[in-house]
Amino acid sequence: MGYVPAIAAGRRGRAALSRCLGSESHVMRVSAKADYAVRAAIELAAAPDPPVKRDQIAEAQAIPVKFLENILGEMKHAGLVQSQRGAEGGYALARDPTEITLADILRVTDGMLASVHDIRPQDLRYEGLSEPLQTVWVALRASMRTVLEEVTLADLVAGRLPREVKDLAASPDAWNSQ
Amino acid sequence: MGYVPAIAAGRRGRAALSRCLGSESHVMRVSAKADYAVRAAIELAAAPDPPVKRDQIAEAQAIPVKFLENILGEMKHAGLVQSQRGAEGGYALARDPTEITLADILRVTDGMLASVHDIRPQDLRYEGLSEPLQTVWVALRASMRTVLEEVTLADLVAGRLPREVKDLAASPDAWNSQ
DNA sequence: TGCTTTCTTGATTGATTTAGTATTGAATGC
DNA sequence: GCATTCAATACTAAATCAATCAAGAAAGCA
Repeated sequence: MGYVPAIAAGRRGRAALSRCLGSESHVMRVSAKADYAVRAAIELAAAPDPPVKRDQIAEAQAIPVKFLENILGEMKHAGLVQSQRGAEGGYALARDPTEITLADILRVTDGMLASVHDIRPQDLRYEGLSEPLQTVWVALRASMRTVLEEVTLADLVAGRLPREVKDLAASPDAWNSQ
Repeated sequence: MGYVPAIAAGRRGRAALSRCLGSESHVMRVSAKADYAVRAAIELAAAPDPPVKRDQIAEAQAIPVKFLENILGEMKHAGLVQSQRGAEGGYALARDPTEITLADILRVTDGMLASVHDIRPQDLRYEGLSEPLQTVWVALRASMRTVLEEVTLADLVAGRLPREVKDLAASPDAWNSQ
């Protein structure tokens, strides 16, 4: 039901694989800001002798300095990072690296982890046929959390990812095209 | 290393849980366009007697008509949908609903499923400390695919989601806050 | 007290994207 | 020929992204 093998004897059913370029949204989009935030946090987690100066972080990770300044400010407000002004100043983590997950950082820079039409999955109100969609979006977010809530800064610095994450990255087509 | 319990004896380490409102990007963001596309496709999959007219779909799913027109055009170009002009015209799926997954639809409306700074996870080039991050983003995309590549239009119309998806949605905090 | 270094804050920018709307045109069936 | 329906393109207003700029405040040192 709902599917007609060839509507009106589709005699020119070409592939039309076009899909030129054009950027568009991407369902999962880690913004430059979020990526920078994570990398800056890794730098702080690995620092042998904090606090680390803004310019040091920016250089080590190739992040635009003034942009990094904004990002560190937000992370400080969120309580992930501490700062110290003055000649001996800089930034340091406010919590142990084993206690900071990627999800913690991404929630600071990107707000909520997941949204549909800017609404959180659990707040959606679908009616009729599309009702089961809500459960799908909730499950999708849950699947992301199995990665983002598990990986800590300590894991990243040690280069030792949780088994579950390694398994996912090792799954058949994980490194292929789309 | 990298973490100082209280920088300079942090005597005002308040929570500062601010984080007012402001929208921002959201790591996973299903756009209005993508959501509309999926719901329109569900409508087509469920239609007892295709083709279905654009206005019918728009009304059934409360989608702005002219916007839906664009979306259906893209889906047609991508080969997901067929159309028929004229008084008896409308749209129909071009493939069996069991052969169209959510990932298929989202790739049409949103381009690639996942990106970091607009680069596909497997094309990232991290150096030094942030090197392990690439594996994490690849794993994150893989985890999303475990949902999006499994759910078909037929599943949605039948209201019967794959076991794996139901399990994810039933996991402890799946329906909570963030 | 100055002076330098560093973080702090808020405003501003330009390019791009989102979510639509409008217009004109082409096919189909009666 | 005419109503109905899809088709293609171009436009727009608002928001967002990735940055940059400027003025200031705190800490340490001479």
